[in-house]
Amino acid sequence: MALIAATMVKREDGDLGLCRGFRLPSILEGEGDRVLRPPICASKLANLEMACYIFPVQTMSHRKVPHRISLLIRNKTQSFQSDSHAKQSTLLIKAYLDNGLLKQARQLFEEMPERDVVAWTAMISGYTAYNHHNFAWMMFKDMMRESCDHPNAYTFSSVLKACKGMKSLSCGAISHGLSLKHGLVGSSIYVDNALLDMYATCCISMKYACSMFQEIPVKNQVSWTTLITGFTHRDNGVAALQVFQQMFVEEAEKSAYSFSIAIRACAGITSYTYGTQIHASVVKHGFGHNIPVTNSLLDMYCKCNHFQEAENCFNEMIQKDDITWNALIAGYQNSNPIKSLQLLSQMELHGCPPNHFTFSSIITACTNLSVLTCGQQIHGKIFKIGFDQNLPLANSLIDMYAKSGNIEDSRRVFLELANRDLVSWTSMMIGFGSHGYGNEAVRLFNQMVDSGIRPDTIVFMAVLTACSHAGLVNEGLNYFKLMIEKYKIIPNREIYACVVDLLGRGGRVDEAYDVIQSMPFRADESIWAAFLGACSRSPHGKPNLGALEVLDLKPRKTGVYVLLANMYASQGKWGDRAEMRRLLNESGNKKVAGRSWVEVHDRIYSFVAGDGGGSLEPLIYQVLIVLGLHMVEQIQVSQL
DNA sequence: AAGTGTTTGA
Repeated sequence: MALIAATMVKREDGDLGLCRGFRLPSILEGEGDRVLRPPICASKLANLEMACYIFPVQTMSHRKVPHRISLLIRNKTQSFQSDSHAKQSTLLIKAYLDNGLLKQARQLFEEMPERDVVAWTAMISGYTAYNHHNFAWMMFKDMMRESCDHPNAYTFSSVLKACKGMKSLSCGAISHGLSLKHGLVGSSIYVDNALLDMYATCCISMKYACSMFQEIPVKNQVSWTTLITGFTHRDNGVAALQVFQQMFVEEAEKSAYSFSIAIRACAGITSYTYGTQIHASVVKHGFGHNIPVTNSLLDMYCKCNHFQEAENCFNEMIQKDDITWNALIAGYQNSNPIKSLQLLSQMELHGCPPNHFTFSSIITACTNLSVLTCGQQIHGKIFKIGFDQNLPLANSLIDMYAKSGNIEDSRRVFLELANRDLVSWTSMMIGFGSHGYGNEAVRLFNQMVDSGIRPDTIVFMAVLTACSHAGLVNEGLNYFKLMIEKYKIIPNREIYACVVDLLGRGGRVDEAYDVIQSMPFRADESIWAAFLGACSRSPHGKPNLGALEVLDLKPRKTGVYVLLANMYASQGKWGDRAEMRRLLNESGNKKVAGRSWVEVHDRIYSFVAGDGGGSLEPLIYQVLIVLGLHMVEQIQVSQL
């Protein structure tokens, strides 16, 4: 294949220009623009002085649609002529892949008369780099079928990364077998580490990962970090820290990576004690100004509720990145949502653009703040930046609007979503449920199943709660059955609590009691609280069931005593009521009074039952009277 | 000719 090369130079404006030789035929110009302009960014060009176009002569015809324009970025020190044709093509493939041009890379690859391991491996790792793990695996399968060339350590480390990406243990095990066959296990640390990582990611337990780790003849920093990461991501912080400790015992060299993940493990188990110890070690090892390390320290202090130390970390950091800001914003989202909002504006003032992580925390902060106008402003901002189709964000907006009492806007966000995931549906169902729209929630559940999404435990909790609040007892029971029989989901405590609540509120107290007795585990105080709560709210009586059982548990929830006290009071059993009050005082806990609040103009008015809401009191009672009149009217209309 | 592992949310 004859090739024509034209030399390209970097123009003053940073773009590429045609230097000498010939103009591109007009038919190629469009293609040239498309292929060349987007992938070449100024940073890529900074250390490249020269680039070459190569394209087959036959495509020079003006009439024929060009087959391809290939872009070759070369370092000027490299000699162009000395490379073989296969090497040139592989280089081109690399250049395409580096610039995200997967289709062009694939086409060039398909057209290569002979493909060597390097070309195959480049394709596999290219697909993996862009998260097309399935394509990477298909490439590998094709390679094993077609190629007489042997896969090497590079190939297997890429393939195993694809298996990790697919979370496929079977593919991983096949790759393990093949890499053993090619003698690469125990001889290449890259393959060994990739295998370790694959088993740590794809298996339910860490058993295989641990034995893989044992078999690595000479472990390096990566091996240790990968093992610790496996435990940490599995929420086994204790085991992760044991491995980290073992690194000290064996005097293995520590890296910033191993410190970051170990600190994350501390955060996961909220161990301030280990966290501070590791902090000291971080400083000793000279990682005190490493950004990921200090970011995870900052996060750890937040998760351990040591905000002063988190602030210290933050202030002492010489360099901050978006994660630094996000970690602190996320840290304050529950305990001090106003602080989160203040940090957001500071973040922007420092020229650090917020991303979807930031907004996710900020929406939670707004939800906690229950100030609808704040949430609306943030929503506007999200829309302006174009994050409104970001699923996690949209899902938290659905939740925020619902919790702020604005179910219409909650629904609007839901409807405007082009794609919905399980969380979107669940959030919407919970929103409908809490607003008393049980039928809407049920309808949504059916729509969700029709759209091909498989419900999980939390979805069923949402449906059961919605049914319970809307008095749809039989529907709820049907869903409980559906969950067990069709979806083979084993009900947990929360689900049983929902069913008990459903039956109790519906006045079917005996059935609720039977459910509690037939549960595969002993009822805890939460289940009894659900039972007593539901029964006391129902006018159907018989609430004495379960009272003695729950007292046996010596519950720590103050609500349980309050429920029982109110129950006895309603029956005129004043002696028993006094006993409950005594137990409540004895427990030393105080029941926190439920608070209501309302946003009027730019002020929040908060009040508990009986205190009247301060300056708003006359207004609240006026609204209440009007609402009462509306209700009476509605009842009269429905009785007509 | 080509490399591995870390930090922020739900």
